[in-house]
Amino acid sequence: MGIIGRLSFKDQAFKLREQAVLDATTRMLASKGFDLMTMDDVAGEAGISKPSLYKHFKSKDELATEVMIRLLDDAQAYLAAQDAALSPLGRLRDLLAWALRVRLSGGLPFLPSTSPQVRGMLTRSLRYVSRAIKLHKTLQGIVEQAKEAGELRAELPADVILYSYYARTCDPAVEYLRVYGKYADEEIIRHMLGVCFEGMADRAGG
Amino acid sequence: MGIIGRLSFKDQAFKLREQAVLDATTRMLASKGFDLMTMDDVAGEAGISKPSLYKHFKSKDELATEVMIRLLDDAQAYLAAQDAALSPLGRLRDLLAWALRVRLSGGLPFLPSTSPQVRGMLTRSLRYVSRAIKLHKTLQGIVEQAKEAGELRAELPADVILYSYYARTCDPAVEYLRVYGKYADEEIIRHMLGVCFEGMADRAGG
DNA sequence: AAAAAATGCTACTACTTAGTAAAAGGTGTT
DNA sequence: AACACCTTTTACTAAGTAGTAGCATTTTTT
Repeated sequence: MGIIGRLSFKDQAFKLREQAVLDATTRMLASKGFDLMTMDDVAGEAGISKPSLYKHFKSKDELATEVMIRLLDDAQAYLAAQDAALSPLGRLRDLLAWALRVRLSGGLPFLPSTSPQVRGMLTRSLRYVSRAIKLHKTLQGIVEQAKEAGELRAELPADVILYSYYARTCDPAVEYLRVYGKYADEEIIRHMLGVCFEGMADRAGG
Repeated sequence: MGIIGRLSFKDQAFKLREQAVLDATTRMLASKGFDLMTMDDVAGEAGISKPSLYKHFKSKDELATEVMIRLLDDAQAYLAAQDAALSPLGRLRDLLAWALRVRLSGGLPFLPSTSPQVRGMLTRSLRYVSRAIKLHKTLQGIVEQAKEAGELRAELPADVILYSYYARTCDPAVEYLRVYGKYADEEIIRHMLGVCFEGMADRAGG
């Protein structure tokens, strides 16, 4: 049992370091973005050396992809653990609030649609794409339920709703409101949800 | 008049080439983004050589900044030429439709909030920032008018409306709807305006 | 037609950064 | 106490790109 015990201990330490690397990468991606983030940055932030970093992830692309995959897994887990009493629209609101809270606490936005190279990198990863599709189908189902329940505007096609919904998770208005608007995080979330679902126009006017 | 005529003619040709360079840069920025765009790309797309390119703009940053400045000037000009019969909300809708139309026809989004380095580059340019502030104040005035006219939801602060409005001009949902949704450009614009101002939620439900 | 001016081209420098090799140093195991 | 393994450090290679110098060429002007 000596060999097995030793290996398992080593593996545990290895996994722990890997999580630290993913956390460090998340912070660096959130602050500098993919292009300005160097592997030396990540290694330094994680407290290990660059060659050690390459023991875990064999390229910068793979590292960033793994970070995004973990994010998708977190989202899927959050959806699975949602309060069963929520209405379909309630679930959508709740998930968006969670995504914005993640971003406001230093995490990443879901859609890294920002840079063409990042998007290309992700779409080349089968593991990422399959998870994205799975999440997309889950949300598609919820949107359909919400429309049937009369909670979402019937005249809007489901894909218009879904893509606009995704876009809200990476909406730059969040950063502007925090930097220039001086709102507290929860106020920002409340306003973002309000604008997203209720719109800007007054119900009487317009 | 020989010398003056010659110089003025040269200047005209110079200006024409400069506009061609700006157009080429706009296309390259829209397709590849700032980081993946090389100066060789721009020179080739504009049909001139790289050293000639540097006769016009002394760095990549300056070139990209000038492109963004021209975009802001276009927006300001569009606002100034708007139909005087439009209501405040009508002006906001009309301007957003114009911005989305520009993007869909191969132009740039207004907010290059995507990459931290691009944002830093722009905020370091006094000429860019002063134009952005001027446009911001103009739109602030229109938003105030719309709120007073009861066209915008009174409970939303003006800055929440404004920053969300800006974010719609660079909303990635546009690209997704074009690529995956297979909508015609004007349908995309109509849906984006609908979601932005009326929201997703049904007025009766929710 | 000849001269002058600008442009284009080729080749170069300087710099950054992804990714790697090899030796030095710990840390726990036996 | 000696050993085996992993990590770190240092230094390097390779590749890409912003920006420039100098020569060849074309066009424009006279």
